[in-house]
Amino acid sequence: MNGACPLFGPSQEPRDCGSCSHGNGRARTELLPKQLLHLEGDPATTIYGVLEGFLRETRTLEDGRIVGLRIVRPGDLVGTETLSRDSYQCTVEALTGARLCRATLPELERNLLAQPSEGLRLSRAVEDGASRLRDGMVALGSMSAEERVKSALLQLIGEVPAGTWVTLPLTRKELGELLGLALATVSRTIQKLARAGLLEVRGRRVRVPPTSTPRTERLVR
Amino acid sequence: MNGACPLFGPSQEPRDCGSCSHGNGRARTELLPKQLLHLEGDPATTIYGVLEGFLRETRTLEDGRIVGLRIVRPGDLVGTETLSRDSYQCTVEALTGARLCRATLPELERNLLAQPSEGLRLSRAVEDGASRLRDGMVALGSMSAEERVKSALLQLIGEVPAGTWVTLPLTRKELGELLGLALATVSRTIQKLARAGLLEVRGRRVRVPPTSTPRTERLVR
DNA sequence: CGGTATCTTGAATTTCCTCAAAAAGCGTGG
DNA sequence: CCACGCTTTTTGAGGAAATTCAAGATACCG
Repeated sequence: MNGACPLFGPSQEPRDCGSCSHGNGRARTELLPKQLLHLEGDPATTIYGVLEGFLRETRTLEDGRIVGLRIVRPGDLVGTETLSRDSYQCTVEALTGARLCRATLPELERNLLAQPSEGLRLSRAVEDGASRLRDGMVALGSMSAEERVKSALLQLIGEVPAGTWVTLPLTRKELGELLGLALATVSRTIQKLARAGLLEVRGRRVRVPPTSTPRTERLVR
Repeated sequence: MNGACPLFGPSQEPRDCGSCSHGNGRARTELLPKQLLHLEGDPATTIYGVLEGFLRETRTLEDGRIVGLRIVRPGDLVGTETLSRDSYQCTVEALTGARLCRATLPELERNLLAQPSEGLRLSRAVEDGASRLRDGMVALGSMSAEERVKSALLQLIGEVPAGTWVTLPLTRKELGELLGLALATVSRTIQKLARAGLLEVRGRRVRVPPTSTPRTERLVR
């Protein structure tokens, strides 16, 4: 989960990212849980690659409604608005502690000239972000509350073997913002999945039951 | 609306895109209305830039539900999945007649080595696509049917002066897929906007009333 | 002009939301 | 370790919004 800088490519500790234009020290940013990386509207100066931790990207409407766009995970880029606009379009906030590498536009340009053969890397990483957004749109545009919650939880639980407790990095409210659902609906739906035997829930901790024999009963409210 | 190749940058007719590696002829694709560019799952070989016309990007769920991801307009890129996966993630279909320029991955790489100073152009264009997706997510995630329809229509009507009739390139069904709404809801909502005086509607033709004094009456069902 | 696809509209129903209160979880300081 | 306060979560009841189903109207194409 380390050593690969999403901005400049894989590299060995401790000397690398020489192209980050910071001598042999790298340009890094560390965040504590709940810390903001930037707000929408801030001048867009820096693009970041996530080395460790989880963040989330949101947008806020005039009336205060918050929309979650995606969960940002290790390997992902944030702040890519820097490439084509002068202020950030969305807000990025750490959900857990996080370590990021970073670069400004001039640094990226310099790196590009130094290693043109790596030139598609950045485009590829930006495309990966777009791909995740497409997945989110599919969920929002065509899935029921239950389907959305189920797929989001599965993503968040990830690769962990069944039976392992996982602490979700999101509150129900944040999940709701991400899934386009009200807090109460998220909670209810999670309970419904739990009653159906697909999931065990203890507040923010969650797991797939070890002997995962989903009850055959039909899901009911 | 022409002469600017979203893939390789602005250029003068008729000799340009020399970097398209097709001598001085350019690599172009022309589409008729309703014609498919590619289906999700097809091997991803080619990335396209739209020169003229409108297309739409969709995804289909196993059960046949279709989700509209975005309307693709001149200046936009499609098929960017080519950069980071080996099959297309979404389906692209022409809504109107369309002209595209195109390039394969090796062509992009060749171009990059030839003109490293242009290297951020592609990343920027991919980011523009992501930015549009974020706008779509905000609509799906937090807006009511009325808000979604209103903002979509305004986008589709675009820069045209008030009073000009515009033919929407989408059916109600397609609009619904794009906005995460049922066909009937789209139709009803459009009629509601019309009754409120915000819009005149004649089937697929639409305009902002010439003396656009929106009726002061409250919008009612 | 006829045939087909698209659009409009109604009625009944489902899904999800809002409001609100109670329960549970969590951290802190005594 | 427990009590306290605070945040988060659960749950209920009622209501609003959007869906489904279906019929009829309109527009479009050859």
